[in-house]
Amino acid sequence: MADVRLRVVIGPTAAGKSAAALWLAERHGGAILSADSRQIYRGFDIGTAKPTAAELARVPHYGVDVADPRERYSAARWADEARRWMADAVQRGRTPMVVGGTGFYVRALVAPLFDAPPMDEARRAALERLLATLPSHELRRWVRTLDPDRAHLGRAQLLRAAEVALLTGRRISALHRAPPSRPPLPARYLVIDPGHERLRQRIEQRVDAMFAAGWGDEVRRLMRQVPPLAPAWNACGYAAVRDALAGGHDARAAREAVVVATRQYAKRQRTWIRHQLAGEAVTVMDPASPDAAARIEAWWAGEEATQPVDAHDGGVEAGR
RNA sequence: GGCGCCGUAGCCAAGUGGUAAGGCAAGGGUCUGCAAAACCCUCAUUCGUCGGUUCGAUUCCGACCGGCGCCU
Repeated sequence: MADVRLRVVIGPTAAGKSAAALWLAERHGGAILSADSRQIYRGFDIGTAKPTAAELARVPHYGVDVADPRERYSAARWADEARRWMADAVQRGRTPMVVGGTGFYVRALVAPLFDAPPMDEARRAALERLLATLPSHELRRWVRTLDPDRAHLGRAQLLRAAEVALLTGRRISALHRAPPSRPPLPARYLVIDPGHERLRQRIEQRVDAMFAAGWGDEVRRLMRQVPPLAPAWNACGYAAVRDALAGGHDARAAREAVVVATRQYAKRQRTWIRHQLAGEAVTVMDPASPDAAARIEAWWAGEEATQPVDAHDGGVEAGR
């Protein structure tokens, strides 16, 4: 009997996920659901490494260009839409496959977030404005009493914890204990990761290719159309390119800043995958290995043995 | 050739006669509605080299090496 678990291709940025996914989707009638928190934004194309028009023509994609750059998106919203996209793909006779680098989005789909009690939007907006004025250490102090289990997290999570506690009277940490209304979705993962050293090289190459492809012009255009505080500008590298263009920094420094930001992002992704996917059905894959194609095939078919995720870059480099 | 300044971690950089700030980078970690985000932790037994003074020198003295500047 066929393995019906949802296929997820995941990995750090610039590792070669899309190439693997396209190859699989083409051979097996798949559809790609992009789990990427930046490719959702229209107009931010080159720097987010969106699939090209040719690639979009080869394989049906979902999740690309679905939001306005000034919209605040969320993992929960993505997961909701992803369920619809999956159904749509199936209806068209396609096998949906999730591919992307935003682990949190994937998780929100596979292991749904807690059910947030309804909140009054007007009060919520007012509270948001108030909380925004608090310095982070102050906010943390609040959360230490509002929801102590969340007080060690970053500002974004502190805001959320405070908001839920204040508006619903319930702690997120308590809400977690109730089973979410949406059922979990069994999944298995193909982790594409060429290893620390190769990944660095690939990142540099990709950044250079982005500039060569006219990224600067794209950013110049976006600067005219998208307000500077819009969420889409958070895509790593975009702010650096924008500042360089606006402030006349030299191109070399901008290129360097983008490479560094991308590298740091890739590192966070690898950490996330290493720890948050521990215990899941994971197949780790170096795209440069000679048997890559065969192993990717085997993974699709469900024949590949899984391995513990923390073994995932063993052998690729030494001294870790 | 002479004179002056400088030489502190991968990079930038503070510093004191009493046992090396900080920033960047890097590495590790957190993660339940902003996640390419937001956070947390770790990172010089040692201050160009060799001697000297001193209870004690990265800090003072000398020589040497290296860099920069000026003069001839």
